[in-house]
Formats: sequence, structure tokens, C-alpha cells
Amino acid sequence: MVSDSSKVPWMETTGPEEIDGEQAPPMAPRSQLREPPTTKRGARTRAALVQAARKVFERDGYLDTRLTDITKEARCAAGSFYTYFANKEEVLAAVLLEAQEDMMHPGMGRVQDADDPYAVLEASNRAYLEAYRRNAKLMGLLEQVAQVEPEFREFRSRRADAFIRRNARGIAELQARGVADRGVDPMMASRALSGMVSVMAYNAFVLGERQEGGTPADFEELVSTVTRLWANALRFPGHR
Amino acid sequence: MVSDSSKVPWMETTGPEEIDGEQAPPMAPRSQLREPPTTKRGARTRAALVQAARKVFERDGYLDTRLTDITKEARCAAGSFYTYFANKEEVLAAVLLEAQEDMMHPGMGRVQDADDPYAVLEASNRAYLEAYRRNAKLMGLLEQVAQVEPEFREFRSRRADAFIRRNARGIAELQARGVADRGVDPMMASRALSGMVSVMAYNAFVLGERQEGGTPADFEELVSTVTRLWANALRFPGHR
Amino acid sequence: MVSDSSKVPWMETTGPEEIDGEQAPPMAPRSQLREPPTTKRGARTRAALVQAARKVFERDGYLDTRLTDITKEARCAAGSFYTYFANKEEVLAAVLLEAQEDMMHPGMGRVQDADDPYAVLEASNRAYLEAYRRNAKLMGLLEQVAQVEPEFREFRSRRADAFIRRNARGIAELQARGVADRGVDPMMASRALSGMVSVMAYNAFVLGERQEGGTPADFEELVSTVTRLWANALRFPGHR
Amino acid sequence: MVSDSSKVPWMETTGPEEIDGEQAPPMAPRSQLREPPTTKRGARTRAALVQAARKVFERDGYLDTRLTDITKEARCAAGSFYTYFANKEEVLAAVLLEAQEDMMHPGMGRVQDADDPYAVLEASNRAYLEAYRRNAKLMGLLEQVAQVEPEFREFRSRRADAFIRRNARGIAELQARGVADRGVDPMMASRALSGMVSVMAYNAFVLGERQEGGTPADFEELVSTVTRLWANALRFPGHR
DNA sequence: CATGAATGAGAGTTCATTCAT
DNA sequence: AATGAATGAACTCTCATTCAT
Repeated sequence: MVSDSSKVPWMETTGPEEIDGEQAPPMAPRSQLREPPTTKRGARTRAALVQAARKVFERDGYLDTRLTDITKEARCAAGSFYTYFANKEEVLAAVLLEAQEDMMHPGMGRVQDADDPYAVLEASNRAYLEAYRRNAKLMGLLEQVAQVEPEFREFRSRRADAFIRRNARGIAELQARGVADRGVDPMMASRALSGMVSVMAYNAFVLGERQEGGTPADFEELVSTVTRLWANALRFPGHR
Repeated sequence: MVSDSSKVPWMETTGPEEIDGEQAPPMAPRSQLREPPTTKRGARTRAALVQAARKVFERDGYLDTRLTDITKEARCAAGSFYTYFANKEEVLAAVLLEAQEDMMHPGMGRVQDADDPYAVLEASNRAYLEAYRRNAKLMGLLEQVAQVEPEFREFRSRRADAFIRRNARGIAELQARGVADRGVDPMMASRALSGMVSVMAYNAFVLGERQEGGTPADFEELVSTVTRLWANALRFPGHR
Repeated sequence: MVSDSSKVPWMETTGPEEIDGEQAPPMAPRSQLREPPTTKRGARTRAALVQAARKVFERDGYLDTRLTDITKEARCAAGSFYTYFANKEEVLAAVLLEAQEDMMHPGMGRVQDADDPYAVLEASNRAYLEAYRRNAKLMGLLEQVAQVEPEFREFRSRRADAFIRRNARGIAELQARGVADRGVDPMMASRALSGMVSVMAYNAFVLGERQEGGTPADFEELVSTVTRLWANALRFPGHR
Repeated sequence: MVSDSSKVPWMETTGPEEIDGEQAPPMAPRSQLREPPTTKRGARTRAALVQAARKVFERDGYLDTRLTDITKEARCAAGSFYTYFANKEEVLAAVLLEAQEDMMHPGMGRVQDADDPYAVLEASNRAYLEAYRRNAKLMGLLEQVAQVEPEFREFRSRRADAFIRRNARGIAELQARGVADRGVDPMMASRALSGMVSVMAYNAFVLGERQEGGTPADFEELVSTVTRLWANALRFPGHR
């Protein structure tokens, strides 16, 4: 399984529910969800709608998606949509809810030396970036929606905050151990460095797909660069 | 005036026209622009429309803005809009064009010791963040539009690239002088660190306005944190 | 039934599908047609729209007809129009398509002596003119639209050509049998004489309705005049 | 000059003013014409507008022409239009008025034997078709406008009637001289045959320009065909 | 007279949502 | 539960005509 992350708790290696031991933000904004379908047939239709919605959202973007595009893709009537969702936002919430699992549990893999902060950091970054890449389209979608629907902006912020707080704790711990620069506020540093990684991920995997010029550099180079800069920024000792 | 920035060229301290000595990206995407007004009255109306557009865009967001909201704000007839602009995109382009000056020439102010890379970096960051704060609503608008109109996404990317290339040159130079870590690719590092600063700015000045929790920390703390992390990340020597 | 018209093939006595044995032009230009309605109710609404469109077109002319005039006449909402048609052109196409049957199969009736070219010609002209009169308003509409929409101009031309070619064959056959003047090119003669008849029909039934001066002469006189002139023009033998 | 057309008065060889000795229809519908310009400058502007209108009408069609297209072409301000014309119809009237001269006086040229009805007819047809060809675009324009503006439909009808009556007189005379079939009513025959020629002209010179397939046959063939058919239709004696 | 900006009624079109079947 | 047609508010855009300069 995963190495003992309690020693050097780092970035998004676990689900948000556990982060900071606080009540984690729900993956999707709470909305007055409709009654879950009671019959098998209903469940099937609902699932088809969610799957279709994800496909269409990722293909056309949130704004350009019409409800009928979704029902058409799901091979059901326009009216059926309203049996399960009140509006576009709600399907999107359902889509995100379904993707939550994979997006939040990157699965960091083994780390040889769990006591080596640099190794842990690198593994954590790699896991994060891999998860981002896997769900790139959805992440791009989330960015778009956050610009448009306050509910989802709110949600995105809470999610980011959770990660930031978590990383801040990691930084604070390293500072306590004398391994990290004590001259910076852990929260501020975490905001900056977590932000740095997520911007890189966004540029590489969301924008990179669309442009030819700004193609993502080699994945490993991406991992090593952000890791090195992060480690340097905190003045990890004895490095190169 | 400003210290000799040729020695330590840094972030967005100058207009994009000068960046890299290349042809800089226009602040706003050129579209088939209408004839500029020939009379005084025409100029007045056009200006009123641009001003109204900025106000309404910043208040309601790009998408929720109706053309009639703009003309109403400008106190002119709906049809008059089309005398000067072909559509919503074009007014926005005009709005950005007008803001360009202030957004691109942060005006770095005096720096005590132009040979001290740290001091230069800090001044540059401060200037950038001040400009961002001054135009926060517009920057937020740009982020929104970039998610929605490919033209503006393109534009934002080109603009970011210009800054990134410029900072990359600064990094490369410091590496050559032995002042910066040679273990990272200048472009990659620039992408990461420039991104770090802009995310911080976005969170502080665009999102910060809207939320209560994530309020922007003290401005000076923001400046010093990103500067310190940036300097550390590149392993500026002799710091603490 | 109809006399053996293979002997003296003549004017528009049959549907265009059979004309020249070639693929006949469709009565109305095909455009990206919408899905035909699947339910009874849908079929009813669509039919109501087509009927309303014909009525309004004939009353107000193509150009002066607003889409809402049609939906109002059909007693349905403005938006419903787009369930079945993409635009005004498309309803018109549907209107023409529905009228096609009657307009293209004049139903020539019996002819005493099918071997008498003059009798056949006269019957053919009468059938043509009767059909024209029956659909006078629609023919006038078509003339108007042809001046305005290239698609329909094209369509009208193809339709006319089909008749012209057919009549040209009839003329050529009579020339071969020594019954018609060999000094004229069959196609040219057909163009001229077919045109002559259609102009007369247009003037009598389309313009005649509107004016008082140029009232259509007695219908029978019309038939006999064009027939006689046509027969003379080709020098049918032994006449008077 | 022109041969003595009083002997065999034929088709449109003279201006409509003289036709039938009746009060001829004005080339353009009477409208409340504005005061003619008093200054030289005014006359120049007006002339420029008329010339521009003709060019634009012929290029874009009556309906697709916007008033500003005309003023732009005339290099004057939009408002200036209303100094001379009340609306689009009025400029068109002015355009037609100016073209009247050339369109109505085909200039038949010499005819060897003015007593030979066939020769006269042929010369007349040639002159008519040449004039039609010279003014093809304008004739096409007139057809279009007639479908759209009742005033011009009216005008076109009156103009056609004048020719028809004139040709009818010619036919009646030949009937009296025993040269033409007495079995047809002169007016009816004239309607049919005059219509035949004008349709041929329209197809050849107006539609022919636009299509590649239906190109006008050789001009001389056109002349000889309609002449022959016309002569045959009236049973001119002793022909071939 | 010329100018060219201002006007505003009116047309076409979209699509979330409802509802009878 | 499913269907798919019906609805109508909302929005953009055009252009003849007016009018202050």
C-alpha cells in the first residue's frame, strides 16, 4: 500500500474527507437532489444521463452544452432529464461526484525512504500530476464552470483550500524538524507552492492539449522541476 | 528613474512591446474593427460605450452582460452599439486595449541596489502585484472570458508566454552569473514561478474580494513571501 | 384514360419524374430537412404550419410574410416553427412539395384522335393551362421567390428545362414524321413556344387577377390561340 | 436612318411615347419627385447617386441594396440621399428614367426591302434583342422589382401593353393585307408572340449570364428562330 | 447643402422547461 | 417512467430615417 504518510503528510495523497480531520468539502455542491431512482430502469436511465453528460461536457464545454445534447447522447427523451435533475448544474454535480474517487485518491505508490522529505515530496507531486493528467478534461471543465457558476467556484475554492491546509501542515512539520525555511508562513508558502503545481498541471494537461506550441514538456521533467523548485523554495538541506 | 534593468531583466516591468525584443502580442485580439469615429461626437459616444462596457462587464461578468445593458449604461440607443462594435467580443477588446497601458507598465519605482538580484526581484514582484490589484476586476474578467472565447484564451496565452520568456531570460542570465541554480531549465522554472505569482495574485485580488475566508493576507506579506520563495527556488546565495 | 402519349409526346402532361426518362428535378429544393414528426400531434402541427404558410404566402407574398404571421395563422407558438423548419425557405419548399402532385399531373383527359397532332397539342395545352389556373397563386409565388432566392431560381429553371426538353422531343418526332417544320432547331423552338404558353398563363392567371385591364380573355380563346399559333409556328399541315 | 416603319409598324422600334399615338406610360412610376437641384454641386451629387444606384442595383439586386451602399458608392454621406430622393423606389425610378432613352429606341437600322414583312420583322426582332442584351442587367432588375413593388409591376405591365398593342396593330394590318392568318385575334396573337420574344430574351440575357448550362445560343440563331416562328405562326406566305 | 452619428422598431432564432399522452 | 412536441421569454442584429452640427 501507500507508505506511512503520517510521518510526512503531503499534498493530495488522500481523499479530502480525511484532510485535516475536518469535515471535508463534498466533491459536488449540495443541491436539492432529486429522489434517487427506485426502479432498475430508472437507475439505468440516470446512469446513462450522467455518462452522456460527462462526454458532452468534455467535448463541447459546459456552456455550449444544451440539455438536449445530453439527452440525445443518452438516447432518451428531453423530458426524462427532469426526472433526475433539476438543471444543468445538477448533472454536472453528479458527474463530478462520480469522478471524485479517482481524482482524490491519486494512489501515491511506494516510496523507498519515507523519511526522506524530498522523496516523499516527489512521489506526492508525481501522484498529483498523474491524477490531474488522467482527469484533465474534467479539471478543465471545472475551471470553466468555476468562472460561470458561483456554486462551483465556491466548491473549487474549498477543495483547493483543503489541499493547501494539508500541505501547510506538512510544511510546518518540516519547519519544526528544522528541515524547512522558517522564514515563511506555512500557509502562505503552501498557497504559493500548491498553486504553482496546479498551474503547471493546468497548462500542461488542459491547455497543452489544445495548443501545439505550448506542448507539455516531458512528464518526468515536469515532476522533477516542480519538486526541485518546491524543495529549494523551502530550503531542503543538502540538496545538490 | 528605474534602475538599469538590463542587468537583471525581470518580470513584467516593461510593456510587452519591449519584451524579448520581439513583436509583442497586442493587448486585445484584433478583429475586423469598424471605422473609428471621425467626429467629436462620435468619439464621445464610443468612449461612453467602452466605459460603460467595462463597468457592466466588471459588475455582471462577461456572459451575463447583455448588449442593451451596455447601451443603457452609456445612455444611447441599442443600435448605436453597432456603429462602433460588431459584437460583445469587440467591445471587450476595446476595453482591454484601453486598460493595457496601466496593466503593462507597472512602474517599478526606485531600487536601492540594482545589482542585488533579490532587491530587483522584490521590486518587480511588488510592481506586478500592485498592477494586478489595481486591475483586479479586469484580470478576473479576462480569466472568465478566456474560458469562454477561444480568441481571448489565445490572447491570454500569448501574453503569459511573453512574460514567461522574459523571466526565463532573467533566470538564464543569473544562472550564467552563477547566482541561480543551474539544475533547472530556465523556461520550465519561469513557467512555474511566474505561474506561482499570478495564481497568488488571482487568489488574493480576484477571489479574495468575493470570499471572506480566503481574504488576501497583508499585501507586504504577499510580496515578501513570493519573493522569498522565488529566490530560494533559484537558490539565490547568501540569504539568511 | 389518357391517350397513348408515346406517339405524340407533348407538354406537361405527366409528372416530371417521367420526363425524358431522366431523374426529374424535385419539386422543391431539398435543404437540411428536420426530422419528420413521429407523433400524430406533431404531424398535425406540421401540417397546420404548412397550410398556414401557403395561405399567408399567397396572401401577403413571400417577402412580406413574417414567421410569426405563419405561426399565428397556425395557432401555435413562434418557437414551434423551428421544430419543423429551419427558416422561411424551408416551409416554402414544403408548401411546394405538397402542391407538386396537382401541379405536375394536369390529367389531360381523353383525346378523340391520338394520332391527330393538333388535337393532342390542344388537349395538352388545355391541361397545362387548367393546372396553371388552379395553382395560379402558387405559380405567382414561385415567380416572386425565384427573383429573390437563388435556390428557387435554380429550381424553377430545372423544372422549366425538363418541360422544354420534353416538348423538344415531341417537336423532333413530328419533324421526323414530316409533320413539323424542319427549319428550326427543336430545342430552340421548344424554348420559344413553351415560353410563349407559360407567359400567357402567367399574364392571364397571375397578373390577370390583379389588374382590371389585362383581364384574362376567355379561357377557351386562350387555349385555341396558343394552340393555333404553336401549330402554325411548326407548320402543322392541312390546317384551314 | 430608320426605314419607313409606318408601312409595317412593328414591335418596339420606337419610343413608347409614340406608340399608338396614345399617351405613353412614363418610363418610371410617377412619384412625388423632389425639387430638382438648383446648384451645380447639387446636380453633381444627384447624378452621382443615380449612377451609383444603378451600379449597386445591378450588382446586388434591388432587395439586397441598402441605401448606404448607394451613398458609399457615390462617395457621399448617408443623409445626402434624402436631399434628392424619398426612398429606394425613387432612385430606382430615376435610374430607369435615365436608361429609358437607350432601352426604348433600339435603332432598327436599315432594312433592304421595307415592304417585305419578313425582313421588317426580322430587323425589328434583332433591334429588340440587341437593346435587351445591352440593358440586360437593368431588365433583370426590373423583373425583380416588379415582383416586389406594385408600382413597378404596374409600370412594367403598362410598358408591355404598349408594345403589345403596337404589335397587335401590325398584325391586324397584315391580316388586312391578306398576309397574316385571320384566324387569330390580333391582340391575343400579339400577346403570345411578343411574350415569346421577351421570354427568350430574358432567358438568354438575364438568366443566361448567371448559368453556364443554359447559355444563350448564338445570337443570330436566336433572332432567326423567333422570327421564323413568329412568321410561321401568322402564316406569312411563301416562306421556304 | 453635406455630413455621419443616433435612433428604435422589428425580425429571426434559441433553448430551458412544461405537460399531455 | 418515458416521451417529444409546445411554449414563449429573451437576445442579437439590421437598416431606413432623422437631425444636430
